[in-house]
Amino acid sequence: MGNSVATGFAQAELIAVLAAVTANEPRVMTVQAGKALPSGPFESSHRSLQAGLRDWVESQTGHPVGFLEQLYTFADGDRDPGAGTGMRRISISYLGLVREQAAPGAGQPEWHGWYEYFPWEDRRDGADDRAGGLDRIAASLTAWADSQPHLRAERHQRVDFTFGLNGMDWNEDLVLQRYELMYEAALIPEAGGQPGFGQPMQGDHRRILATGIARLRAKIKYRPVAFEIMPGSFTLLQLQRTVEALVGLSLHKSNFRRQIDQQELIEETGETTAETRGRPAMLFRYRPSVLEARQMAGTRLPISRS
Amino acid sequence: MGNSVATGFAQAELIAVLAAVTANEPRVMTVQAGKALPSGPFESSHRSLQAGLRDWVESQTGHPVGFLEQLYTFADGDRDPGAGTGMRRISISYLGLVREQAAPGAGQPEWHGWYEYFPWEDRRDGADDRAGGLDRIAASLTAWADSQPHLRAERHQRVDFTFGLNGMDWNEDLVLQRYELMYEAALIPEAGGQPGFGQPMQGDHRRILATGIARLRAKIKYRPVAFEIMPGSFTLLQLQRTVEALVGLSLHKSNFRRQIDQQELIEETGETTAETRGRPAMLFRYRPSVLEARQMAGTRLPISRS
DNA sequence: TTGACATAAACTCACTTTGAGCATAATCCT
DNA sequence: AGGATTATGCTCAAAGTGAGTTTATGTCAA
Repeated sequence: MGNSVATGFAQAELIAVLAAVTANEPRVMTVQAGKALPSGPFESSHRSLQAGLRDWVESQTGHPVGFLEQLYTFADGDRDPGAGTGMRRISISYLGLVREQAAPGAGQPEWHGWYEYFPWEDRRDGADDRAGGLDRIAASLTAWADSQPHLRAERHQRVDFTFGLNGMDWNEDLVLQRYELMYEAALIPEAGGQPGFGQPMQGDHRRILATGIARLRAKIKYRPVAFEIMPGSFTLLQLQRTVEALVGLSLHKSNFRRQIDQQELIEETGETTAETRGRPAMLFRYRPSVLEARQMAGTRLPISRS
Repeated sequence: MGNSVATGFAQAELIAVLAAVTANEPRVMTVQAGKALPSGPFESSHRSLQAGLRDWVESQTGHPVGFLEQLYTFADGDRDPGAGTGMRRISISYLGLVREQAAPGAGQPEWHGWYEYFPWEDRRDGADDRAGGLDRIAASLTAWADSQPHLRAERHQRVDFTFGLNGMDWNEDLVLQRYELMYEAALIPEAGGQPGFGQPMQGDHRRILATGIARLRAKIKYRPVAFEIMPGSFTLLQLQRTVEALVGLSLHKSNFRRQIDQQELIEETGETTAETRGRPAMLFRYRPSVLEARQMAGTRLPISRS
């Protein structure tokens, strides 16, 4: 760096993590029979990264992208062994939210449930525990921790914290950390490890997906992103189920409702819906007016107001 | 994207926002007499983006970088008109925290107080209000809002929210939004606007700096990053002054202390310091042991624990 | 028609976390 | 010794959260 005006050429590629929720299941857009995330070269014709990706996604899905945010930029060598051609590849990844999945048609991209790739990340009450395989993961990680006596204590602590074992709480945001830990412990085929824990993907696409899930789970707590994925009007339970799908946890019903309406993010449409059984629910819509004001929630700093 | 295996070549560049705090003033490393952030081409010799930047920074500052995180990746065309050469430039920016500033020596990079670039971002009690010029900014923005009758209400709302005017609270995290708004209103020389509001920088470096400040201010609330900037042992007041410098606000003393010690991030060294006047303060050190466990704070989701 | 079921929506209550300020302790300076 | 000055401890009300309970309003099946 500094004053050198040397090389620095690279091949630039965009990679998209596009998420939608259908039937209370979060899905991600894929190509190659679910083995890869959609990607392609960054063309000079694009006005900007964001705009180029937005255009492309909308033409592919037929739906507007409500939310689009840069995730991370990787250079191969970060992990992917890559080629030794001297020319580096730079991958710029994005997270986007789509309202509905496109009707399946010829040449349309496929959508896969994201818990197919990370079964252990689904900890909702209904979720099949054997599918998640937390027990098997815990056993493998324990063996890994014990295999190096001088690192044992440190590794055990890390495993317990990351996976919420031995009295620690499960933290739904640690998606990437869990994946990286399993990668280190060679439980991930992409790292040359044993298969059996979720569907693998090409290259480091599964890691990018983990990054996207983690970002979305963190964001949903302080910014109203869930609405970008909901239809125009919805019941409170539908909203709750969507959030639960994304964070992979079951939520407390009345507290969830209280939280939503004290944020004043939604308003009644006046209609009700005759879902299945039970008392019909009121329908709500998102209030975009307050969007900006509530966009950023709040600090946790003890500010002195004098 | 999709199946095309076309061009996508670009020139890759790294840009660093390196922050330190000296004498209760946050500083950023610059080149070219404070008119630019340090940057340079991304060399193929670097193992990875992160590693390459870390090596470089440590050789330049003479101090290890405690914290280094990717900020954002820009392609020119996002704003910078750039050249029409067909070859795009991609800038990958990083935020790093350094413990002390390097002793000024020949060829050493300079450090500048970051409020020279954003005087209005310093709202600590001592801060000179005329330097910030919030009144002048508010006046200019009001004129800008009024200049388009059909956008007036919307613009006023946005101005009030972003700058904490007319009854709204100041939100210290909105550094980038404030800069972008002033940019739109042509108060920023980089956009061809009037000078007079903070020192300008080359290209969009001031915007990158704003992104870095915003990220750091947001992060400091839920992750113990302030310690990466502190010396090995410190008093609680020193810690508070450092945080105040970064967030640009004065904090409530006893509540700040309570918050710190209930997080159990620090421990007494047993020593005390004879600062200037007053009762000597106990010295503390950071407890790296709990680092991982406290690394990620907490959710705000109403989880059902059944 | 009626009652069993299912879901919605409102309300309660104990407990924890915050914002704000006051009280006391230990130094230095004059 | 007495005042100034900073550190540290304590209190208290208000707001926010976790966990339930109660009441309302519909469908479905006997």
